[in-house]
Amino acid sequence: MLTSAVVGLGEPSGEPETAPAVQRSPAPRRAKGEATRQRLLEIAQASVLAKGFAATSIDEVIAEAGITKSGFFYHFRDKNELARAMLQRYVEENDEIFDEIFGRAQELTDDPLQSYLLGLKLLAEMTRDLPGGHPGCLVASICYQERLFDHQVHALNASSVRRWNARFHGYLTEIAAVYPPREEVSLEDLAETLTCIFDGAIIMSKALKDPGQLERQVLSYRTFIKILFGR
Amino acid sequence: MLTSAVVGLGEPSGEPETAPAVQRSPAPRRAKGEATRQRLLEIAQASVLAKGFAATSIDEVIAEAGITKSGFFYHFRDKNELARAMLQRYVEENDEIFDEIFGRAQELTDDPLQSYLLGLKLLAEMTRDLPGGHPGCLVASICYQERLFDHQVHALNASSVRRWNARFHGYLTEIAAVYPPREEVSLEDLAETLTCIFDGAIIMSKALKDPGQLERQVLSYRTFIKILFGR
DNA sequence: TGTACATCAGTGAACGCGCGTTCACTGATGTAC
DNA sequence: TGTACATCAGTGAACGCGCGTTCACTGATGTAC
Repeated sequence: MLTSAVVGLGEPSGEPETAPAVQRSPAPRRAKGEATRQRLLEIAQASVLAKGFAATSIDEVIAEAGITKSGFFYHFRDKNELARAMLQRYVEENDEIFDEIFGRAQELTDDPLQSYLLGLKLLAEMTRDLPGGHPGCLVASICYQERLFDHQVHALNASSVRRWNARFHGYLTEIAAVYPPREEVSLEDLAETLTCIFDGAIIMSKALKDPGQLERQVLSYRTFIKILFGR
Repeated sequence: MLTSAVVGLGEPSGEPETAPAVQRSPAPRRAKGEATRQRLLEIAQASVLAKGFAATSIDEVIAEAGITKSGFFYHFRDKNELARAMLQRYVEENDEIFDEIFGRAQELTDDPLQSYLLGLKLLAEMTRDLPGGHPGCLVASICYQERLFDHQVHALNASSVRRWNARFHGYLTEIAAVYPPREEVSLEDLAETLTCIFDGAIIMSKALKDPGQLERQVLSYRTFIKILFGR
């Protein structure tokens, strides 16, 4: 979903061409089926973000994908497995995007504060380039339909949020070691604030049909960081 | 939903006992039907916040309310009218809560900055007293199921968010007139930041099953305001 | 105070449609010998 | 290079259940005279 906006940011991803005949871990599926599977996941995700999981019917997904219902059940044992696969795919893509953005920021400067501020700038810019605004966050969507999903999905969801928070907390710890904050704050809370603002801004951009929200709110958080640690 | 937590904050609400026989505007429904209607709305709302609108079945709601399905359709023409009534009720309750909290803060001090900071403190404390955490925000829930609702619902949703933002923007304007901000900021964005943080924190409290999020995040925003305008 | 009528707040049974899921089958592609 | 078999990536038809909605009816409460 977001990936397209970040294409070109990262280097060609040095996949190290592991020795041949050695077990390639993620099962070497044939290309055709995997492509269909991904298409199903993408179509389903767009629908879930717009209508919710319960209102996303398999009929609708397969109509758009151009296969039959039995074809769908070849790829997913049941609707719950679709949910799991969707979320898994989403959080992986998302982690990659954060890696690229903040990785790039860290390449460009050694100062932890400048690096974080730059990362936030890049993040804000990225959201601006999303055509028609951010499509929504699956993690948030799932939170508002919690009773539809099993423990596995919830665990995946929670661990994803924790990973975001831990990332930001790591940056903030480095910053605070060099720049004492102007006011006593909890770095944990401050890390979580970014996650909150990001998810909250997506909601507001949807409610007000204002795609610019996300960028402006990330920059608002950036101002907070700047005056808290700056000078 | 939230009201119980704020009981006792406001004065006895001086409803001015309008002259008798003069048209009482919100249709003087008989008590019994209105009570049932409110009960249906409350049960439905809890279900919508936990599973989404599509997965909330009328059967389930009436089972909990103890009436039959036709009884439900006596109160609501169709499921969509339930959604409208639910949202309407929610935003009205919510507006009252904000009125009480920030009204109380304004009574206690004349300084606009101190008043806003105090209001935020009260807001944070209020969220702490919610048993089992905040049940969720209907506005946010609807955003993640937009395609299920008609224009009327969306308009109501958007106007509610705008009202929140306008309220905070009003306070910030008063503050900025007295205390020039340490860094150049958009007061509109800064007002919206609170809304974002609030809705985002609800999501995170759900994802991490951590009821304390909301309080801590409101206080994080409060710190932002404090160092931006303070001293 | 009694009677007639209207409205309120529902009941009970039936409807048809769409949904997720299953099952037996099939052509295309890949692999072993 | 040809043949036999296995796996992949689906098709097509059928299922039963739950859902939202409708319709004719009903006892309790309120109101006019």
